[in-house]
Amino acid sequence: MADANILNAGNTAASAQFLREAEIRRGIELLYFGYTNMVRGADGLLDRHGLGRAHHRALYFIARRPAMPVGDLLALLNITKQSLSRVLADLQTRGLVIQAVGQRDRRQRLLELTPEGAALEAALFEELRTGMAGAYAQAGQNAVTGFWAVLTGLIPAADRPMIQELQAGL
Amino acid sequence: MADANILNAGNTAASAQFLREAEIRRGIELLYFGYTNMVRGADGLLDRHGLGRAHHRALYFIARRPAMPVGDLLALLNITKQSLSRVLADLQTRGLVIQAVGQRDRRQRLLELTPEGAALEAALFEELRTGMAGAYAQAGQNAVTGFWAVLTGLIPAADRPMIQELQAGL
DNA sequence: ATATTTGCGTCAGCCATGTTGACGTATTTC
DNA sequence: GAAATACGTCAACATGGCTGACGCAAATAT
Repeated sequence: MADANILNAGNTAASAQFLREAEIRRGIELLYFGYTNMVRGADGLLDRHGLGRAHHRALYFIARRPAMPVGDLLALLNITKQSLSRVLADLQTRGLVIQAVGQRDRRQRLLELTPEGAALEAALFEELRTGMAGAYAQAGQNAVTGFWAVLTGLIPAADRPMIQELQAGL
Repeated sequence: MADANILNAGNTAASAQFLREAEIRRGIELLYFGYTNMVRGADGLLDRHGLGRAHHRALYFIARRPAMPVGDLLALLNITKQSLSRVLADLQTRGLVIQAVGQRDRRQRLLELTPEGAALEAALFEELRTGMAGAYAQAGQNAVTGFWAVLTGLIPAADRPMIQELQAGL
């Protein structure tokens, strides 16, 4: 009896630990596959335009926050300015993005999409929208709320305001 | 009155559409930032071992499914064998991974972690576990279920069995 | 039994996108 | 007027994808 209790206690703890790890791994894997499938959704269209995923990310955020200064985009993307500059140069050469001198601070360069850039971004968004809307519909509104909650928890608290500002008022 | 109703109907539809797009964009952004923050969690440890993210992915899946044939890993990672071969060569050179000839099919090469490989994978997992466990705890079990549901919906139905098999019995 | 297909490896080269380091210039702030 | 800031640029390099071509051993089909 005592022995059985000891064994049970051990098994229960081990089992709980085991479940925890399985649940964590499940989250890691679904996050990996979910993310890669989402971004893959736009690859065909990007290819047809001779652009890559880095271009897509820049277009996306410029569409999301028009008149965003270069420094803000750098902070969002978390890459070096040298990496971003190649991408922005491509986008400007192709007439998808333009820069304006900031009024408040004339050192800033505010990024904007041209009409062509906006049209392309809309088409790229549509590719992502389809998949995401399907997943939302399948999972239900309650699941969507949980989806957001867990993902928000994965983001360092220090970065959350930046992302919330991105989503503010939209 | 009739005019007001017409306007309301229009506004309601536009508003619903607007909300839908905002919700989709929110999901896209949280998925992007959540994913990148998760993977970034292991970068320090990887750096100290002179490995990259591609090595991490391979180690992860080999740990998850010991004795996995090369072809299965290729299907999971969705990259070319040439890309994978560089990564596997590195891992074998460093004594983290070994290959065994398949018994059922002797053309297959079954991938296994060495004890050193398993130890490194465990340490890498621990880096991810911290963040994921924190997010789960903050969001709650119900949210976790929704998180899984939405992510599953993002994965093409054809790929889901492969991923479920990965998680089966664990 | 031979022909074909499959699983895997490899050589060679290219592309996209990230990095570091150094330096320049206009503008703002102290 | 000096220092800090926002941005741009040149150069070199690393990582991790890709295509194409070829080879071999083992399994499978005819």
